[in-house]
Amino acid sequence: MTRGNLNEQEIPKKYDPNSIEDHWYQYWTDHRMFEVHEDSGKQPFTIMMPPPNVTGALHMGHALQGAVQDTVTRMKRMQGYEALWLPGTDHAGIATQNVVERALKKTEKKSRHDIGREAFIQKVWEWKEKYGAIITRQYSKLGVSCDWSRERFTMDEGLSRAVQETFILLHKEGLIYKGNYLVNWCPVDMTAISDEEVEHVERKGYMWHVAYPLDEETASRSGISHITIATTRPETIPADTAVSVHPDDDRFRKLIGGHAYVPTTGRKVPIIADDYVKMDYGSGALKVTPAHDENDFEIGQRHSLPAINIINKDGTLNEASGRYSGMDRFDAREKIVKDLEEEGLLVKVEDYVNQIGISNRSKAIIEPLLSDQWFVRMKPLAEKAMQASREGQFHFYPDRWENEFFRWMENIRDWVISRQLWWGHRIPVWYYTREDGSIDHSRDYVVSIEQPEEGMQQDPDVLDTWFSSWLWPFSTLGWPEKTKAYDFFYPTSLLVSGYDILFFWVSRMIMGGLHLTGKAPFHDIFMTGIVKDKQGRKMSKSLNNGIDPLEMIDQYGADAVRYCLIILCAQGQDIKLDPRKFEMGRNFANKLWNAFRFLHLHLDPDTRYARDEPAGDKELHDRWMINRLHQTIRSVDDDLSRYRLNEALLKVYSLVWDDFCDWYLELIKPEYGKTMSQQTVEQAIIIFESLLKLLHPFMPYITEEIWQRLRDRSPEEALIRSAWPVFDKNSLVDQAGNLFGTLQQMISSVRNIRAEMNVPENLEITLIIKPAESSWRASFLQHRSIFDKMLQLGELKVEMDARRPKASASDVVNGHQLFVPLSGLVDFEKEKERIRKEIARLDSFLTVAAKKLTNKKFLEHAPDQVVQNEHNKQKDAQINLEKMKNILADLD
RNA sequence: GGGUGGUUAGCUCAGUUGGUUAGAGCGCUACGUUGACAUCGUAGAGGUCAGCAGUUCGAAUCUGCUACCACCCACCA
Repeated sequence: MTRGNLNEQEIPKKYDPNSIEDHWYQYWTDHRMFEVHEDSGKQPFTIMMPPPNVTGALHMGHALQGAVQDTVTRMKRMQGYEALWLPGTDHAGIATQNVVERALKKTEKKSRHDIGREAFIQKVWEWKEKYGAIITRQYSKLGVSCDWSRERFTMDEGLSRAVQETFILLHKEGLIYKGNYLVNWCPVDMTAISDEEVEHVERKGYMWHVAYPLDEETASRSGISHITIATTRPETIPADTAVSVHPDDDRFRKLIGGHAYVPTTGRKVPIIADDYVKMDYGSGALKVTPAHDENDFEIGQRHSLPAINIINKDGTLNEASGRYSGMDRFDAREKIVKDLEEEGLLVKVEDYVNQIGISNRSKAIIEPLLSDQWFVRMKPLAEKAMQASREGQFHFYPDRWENEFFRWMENIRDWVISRQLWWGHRIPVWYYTREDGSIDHSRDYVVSIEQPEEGMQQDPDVLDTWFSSWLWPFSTLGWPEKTKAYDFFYPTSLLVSGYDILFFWVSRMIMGGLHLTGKAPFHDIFMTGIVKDKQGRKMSKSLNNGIDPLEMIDQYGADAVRYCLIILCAQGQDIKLDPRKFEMGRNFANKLWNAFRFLHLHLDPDTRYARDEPAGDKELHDRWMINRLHQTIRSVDDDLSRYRLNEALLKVYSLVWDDFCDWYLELIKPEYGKTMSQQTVEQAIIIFESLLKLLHPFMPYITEEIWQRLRDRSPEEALIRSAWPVFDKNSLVDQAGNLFGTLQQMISSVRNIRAEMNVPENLEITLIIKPAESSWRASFLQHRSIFDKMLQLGELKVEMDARRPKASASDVVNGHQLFVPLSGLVDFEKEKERIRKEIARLDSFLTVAAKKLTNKKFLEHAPDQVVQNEHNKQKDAQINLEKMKNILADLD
């Protein structure tokens, strides 16, 4: 239904976003205006939405990236591309599993183990169906124009298939392998996690110096009874399988090859020499714990040391720790320190600040633990990615992220992809079963999607969430099937992402895309900053400092929120957000709204729907405005092509507010009760419509609303489907801008005189102009209505031989002298002061200019254009200065 | 220990390949609402572009160093 009838209703003075936004979103989706077609014959433009967590809530980061992606998508659509923005959600393994587990605990007082794997997964799916749509509904409040008919979920059948096929392929290629290695273990979530999921934080702790008694043979040989090691983790002492010193360390040379007793267990372990040990650190001797420290693991490998695992998956100690069995690792630490002290083996304790790894999700302290896991061999994938980057197959905006990308690629380590969770893609690997039902590890596993043989059981683990995310740019289009969508829309055009997931996601997509499809998954990568609170802290649930985008949309309108986020989003800089900043957008929307109200007020309802380019010559202000419009189109196009959305928006803002509202509308405003000619209205509306187009990608709701109220439009004529304004070179040939610019300066000058001289607002004044050259005289007279309108003039005199009236204020603009007679109002001292100030300004300007222009080297080296410019400015300033001086002399 | 970003008006921040009289929003000062808009208009005040040294005819912009603030990466027990 059209809303033509609303044109008859009164238009509210204040723009009310809430009353129109839902309507237009409904309108756009009802008419399937976001949907794309592979066979349209247009050029494709594709963005894949970074899929938010399916159980998550929309936060400002989403809103920012959503605004950016939608702005680009809408612009490309208007530019004639088949613009696909594909939305979707991520199953987010651990996060979602945790959410559902907590809910289960709360409602049914049961753990996932109580109800079993199958029933639990069923619960998660139910949860997903119920709450999974929330985030997408929230997204749509922003006005995002994504093709909802192509929405995907990382656990959809097709995407799951892509995950399994990828696993099988990489396994076949030898890029996926299984192994027993030390991995980052989260004792809270009870799963392995990748290096990227571990955060390092500083914690205050202690360095304990512990004496390890030497065995008799070593002691008698060396004459030493103990060797002191330093450790921050005394609870791992029972797992020590060696003591290591540096081979060149004279203090301990005699001990190498001997043995020491591990405190708490009394086990005899060798004293070995290894380059890894730093002589000047700690006590110079190191306890080697291959099962619980990564470096020690490597030392253990080099020296064929056994690895004794004393820590369980829940962080408690096991039987191998002896008398500490069953204790939590931190309780055990205290107990062991106490025991050492009692035994007289604790030499000293130092305060120590150490870096510890915590899980980025549970925040639990990570335990390095030996376990069987699946890994992806990353080096070969990284090589391809770096090569593609060098070839320029994709570009980062801003480009500094390319360095970060390389740094990570060069130091890449293998990726642990198995997770000991239930919610996620099951690993497509099958094992033979023993009689007791357990996995028979003595027989080879089979990699397969389907169960290969009756009685075989599937690997219980699931894959890291990011293992599906890294396929997102193509799995969403049907890959590995050769679909029409894949052929047409892949590789994608642009990825918009925060830099916080560069390593988690962006880099892996590049590697995955290149390896699996042979193409970089996107051409351009726009890395946004992170939205922080006004103190610069990351927004988080625990700090409770988040600003809810939905609340802001409710309060200020979606367009205002978008405006604010885009205008603050400069080249990947972080955004410190103060809710008051949304007022900028709200005020601007209101300004635009009232510009519309103004035009609408003067629009004759009968001619409203039949508007053509007005016949007859254009007025000066029309030509100037069109000039400004095209300058802006050119510069906005350039900004947008380099993803400088903030710059582009600022220019459109200024065009609308400063040029269109403050000058153009003021000039066409009729006097008193008079009506505006329909030709004037038509011309203004035609320009206004171009402004709406430029603004639409940024502020879609208000622009569509106004667009549809200006004329009765069919769905085909909706603003969202309109053609982007095309820059016209010829429009810049018109020199209207020069004359108009001079008039603007003269008007500002007279207004300044009025304000400085305290001329009452309602007092009509006379303006006398003495043009710099006679050729200007006609121009000024011809456009006297402009002076009238902007200055409440009583009289305008333009005379070549004008003389300054005694009681008057004066100024010089571009060589034109202005006199405003003010009998009885002139404070001569004040006027002199005003003139002197201006003279001083010109003087200092001329000093600088003269310095440049007398500098031979400047004249030699600077481009002609710059020199010429400087000459012109100097000349103008000199003329103005001379005339100002004469005025001052006349006053004295 | 390496690396990246930041330091510009009272506040929050723009500023493209070096060439403007260094900009915006908010705040501040003065004046102003009888028909577009006070979520507004007009005029104005306010800056040694963190500091030092360099390159250059010319530096907020390029180089080096220093200071402070953020962040990222790293196996010193």
